[in-house]
Amino acid sequence: MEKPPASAPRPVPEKPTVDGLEEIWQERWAESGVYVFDRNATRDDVFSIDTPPPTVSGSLHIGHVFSYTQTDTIARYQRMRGRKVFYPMGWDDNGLPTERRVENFFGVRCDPSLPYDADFVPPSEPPKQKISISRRNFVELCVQLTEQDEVIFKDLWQRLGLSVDWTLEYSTISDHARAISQRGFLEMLRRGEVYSSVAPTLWDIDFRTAVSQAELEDRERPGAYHRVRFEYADGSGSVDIETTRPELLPSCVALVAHPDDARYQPLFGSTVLTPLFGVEVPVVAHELADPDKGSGIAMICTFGDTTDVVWWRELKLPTRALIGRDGRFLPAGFGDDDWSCRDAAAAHARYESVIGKSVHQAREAIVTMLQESGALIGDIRPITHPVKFYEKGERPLEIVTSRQWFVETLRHRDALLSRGDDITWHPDFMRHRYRSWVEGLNTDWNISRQRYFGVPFPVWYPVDESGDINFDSPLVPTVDQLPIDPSSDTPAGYHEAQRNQPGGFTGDPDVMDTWATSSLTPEIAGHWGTDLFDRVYPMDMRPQAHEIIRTWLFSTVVRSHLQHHQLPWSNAAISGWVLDPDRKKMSKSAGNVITPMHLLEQHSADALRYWAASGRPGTDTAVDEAQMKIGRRLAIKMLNASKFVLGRLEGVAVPGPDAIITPLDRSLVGRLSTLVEETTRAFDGFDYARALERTESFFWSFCDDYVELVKIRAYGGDDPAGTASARATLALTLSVLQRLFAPFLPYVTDEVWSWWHDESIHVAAWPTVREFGDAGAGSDEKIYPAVSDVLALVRRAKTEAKVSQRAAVARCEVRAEDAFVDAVRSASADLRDAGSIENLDLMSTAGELAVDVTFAVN
RNA sequence: GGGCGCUUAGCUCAGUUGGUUAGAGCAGCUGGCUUACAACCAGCAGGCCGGGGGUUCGAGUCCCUCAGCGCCCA
Repeated sequence: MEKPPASAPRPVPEKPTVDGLEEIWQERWAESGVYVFDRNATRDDVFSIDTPPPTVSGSLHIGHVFSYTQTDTIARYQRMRGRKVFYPMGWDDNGLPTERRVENFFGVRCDPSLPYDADFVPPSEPPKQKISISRRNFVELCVQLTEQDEVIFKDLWQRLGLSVDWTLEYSTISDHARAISQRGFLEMLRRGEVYSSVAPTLWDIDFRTAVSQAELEDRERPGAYHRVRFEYADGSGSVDIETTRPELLPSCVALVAHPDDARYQPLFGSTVLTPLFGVEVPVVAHELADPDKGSGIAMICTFGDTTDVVWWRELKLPTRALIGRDGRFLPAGFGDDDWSCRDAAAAHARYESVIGKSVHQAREAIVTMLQESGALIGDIRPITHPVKFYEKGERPLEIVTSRQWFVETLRHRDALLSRGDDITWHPDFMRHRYRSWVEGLNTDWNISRQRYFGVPFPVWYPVDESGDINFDSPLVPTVDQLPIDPSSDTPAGYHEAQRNQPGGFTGDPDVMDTWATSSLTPEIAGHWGTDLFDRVYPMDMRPQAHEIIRTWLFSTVVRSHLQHHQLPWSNAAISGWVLDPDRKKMSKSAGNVITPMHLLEQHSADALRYWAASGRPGTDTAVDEAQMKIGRRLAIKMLNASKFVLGRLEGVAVPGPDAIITPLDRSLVGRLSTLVEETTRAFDGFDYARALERTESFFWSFCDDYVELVKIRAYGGDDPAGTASARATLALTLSVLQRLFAPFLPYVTDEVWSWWHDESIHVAAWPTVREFGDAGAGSDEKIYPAVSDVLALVRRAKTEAKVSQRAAVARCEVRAEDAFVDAVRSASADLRDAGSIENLDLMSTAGELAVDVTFAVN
């Protein structure tokens, strides 16, 4: 409970200004440590936030201001409610975005086969031809560049006034984070929740790495249906299939149609011959075959798309992989075991010209051969269809077979759906995003990436005497050895000289998917394995954007479910997007990305925060400088209103709520109680925008009407009790409004609070109706709006008469219903003062409110 | 193809269990240097709440349907 200050306020500045507040208060907050987490707090007293660690190797984006401000308002509210707020900040730098930035910034390329060069210094200007450097040199440059970029981001966050505890700063590539990430992996390995296998893998042929289902996106691309004729193996007829990928004909393993499709039911169980290559393949049935697509019967290849993989797995079909990691065709095994062929020599002869060709070139070659052989039926039909791309890639993904580590997710689908149901989503409809993603999962989570700047898999493999690698019995370090790098560290019981030697060992060459580490942000920030973790986990809040529900949110739920058998947090607060002023999505390619610094400088942090906090939870919001100007105006208004109220209290003892006795004052306090309850409820439901909107609305009314009504009375006069009541109401209301605004406008509110308090407003108690005493209880809340209505009509009369608002009114006649008249009568002296009314006549009538104003004759 | 959201004043948006005459800010217009604030204040004007149908004494709000926009999943 906030106590009224014992002493009168100190003198307020003659000409208060919002300029310069940011430097002053940033410094004071840092000195006093107001945002530092209390490490002795127990879980019940804590409000913990799983802050999104941004990737700093990109440029600053106005979206950063938007969503992080929204989270900060919640953090500040909870802190004022007395919770010990755990609000860390991290940087998520590992992964492809940083690699690409380093390649371009320094003009280098990673070549893992090169030895480390301790003396390497990148050229001052990036050379045209990229320099190849070792993996360790490359990683060093990644660390160097991200450390520079972190400074820029940290500067933005501090300028914006985020109430982050900077002593908790972390980076997902640090030794600490790598150790946590590797421990998480090893524990999953021990429990059998990760496995490595040679499996069909989504593969980007440019980045030369595997990608996971979560990193896919469909893009509409032109394609074409090719109608291809397959002869029955027994020579009794033929069937035509349609395919958009004729180049995969040599890797065809079966034809498939829907089990209910009467056209093809007679064929199920029989075999047909692939054209050109004479490979005998079965005709099979599966529900995923779409009778309305093409001719209703399709060829299954190794692997044209993810559906091929499902068919391959569920129907136990052979593997005939022909596309290599570089996207070019490999030699085929016609005539080998499991690849039976009528005339292997002829098949090889035909295929000879395809080897080494790109997908595009191979398609042209195969189509030409099909045309010549007469197996291509009719015209090629152009279509537009969705094609799977890596979200950061430029060419369609291929599916190649390679060894990868997978986290089991499919087996836990039902449990993961149930976890999603248990999250409190803000806004609630975001739960559908999670559910539809989990329901659509069709592969386990591939966490291997054939890249460089990431957390290495903490495993080695024994190499047997014949040089074969035993992937089934990985060699693992102990937890206290972490983090390790298997490419330079040696497993227990081996010597470095045995690396890659028969009878020796070899390190896993890959790094983990970024999400495999960032899915552990609660563990990294909370220092899993120490007492701190038990004080903050499971966390209260995960703020994030909706486009990473399927990656960051989902993967965090997976890890927490497997590791801790619970949700990582109880609330997921999903922010919307920032759109450009024309309500278009911002993107680098569209060139409409807006950076925040110049806006901060022009409008102030409080102003940008006001704009950001005006965006409802989960709602896409346009960059709107007009809204920022309003925020700045609001901050200035807060300075001036505070100056006025505190000026009335200068040199006098500030009366407590017991002094609030006049009906108008009690009416205002009654409405203030409602405001406090409303904003508290809104914040408890994570609806900061509603809290702001209600508070702002009350504040403007308070300034325009209430302050004007009691101005004269507050100056003092022949009614000491009335004066004390006005002063007490002004003090109480100002105190409450300053605190209600504090989460949104941290700079200006701490400034005005400091005019009459010693402690920062950000550790002051959030207002409750208890501190009002009896002042608002049982009051007639209708008095204040009734008097305001009459005042507005008096003002209108003055405006219409084109006289000054200060002009004296000789007579004002108010006609209204009994209750209204009674309400106005209870504040008639204030109304006369505010309207400069000499004679106020109040008359009861049955009709609507009417106010007649007669001006004094000069 | 399945799902989610949005559509309210010229613009940006509120409108929380259905309840007086649908609100705010900006822009516009008119007035006012009013001892907190001219980076301000006072006032005015501006809306068949996307279309249609239904439930109800009563619908911006609930149900159905259609349209447009955006997004998610496949």
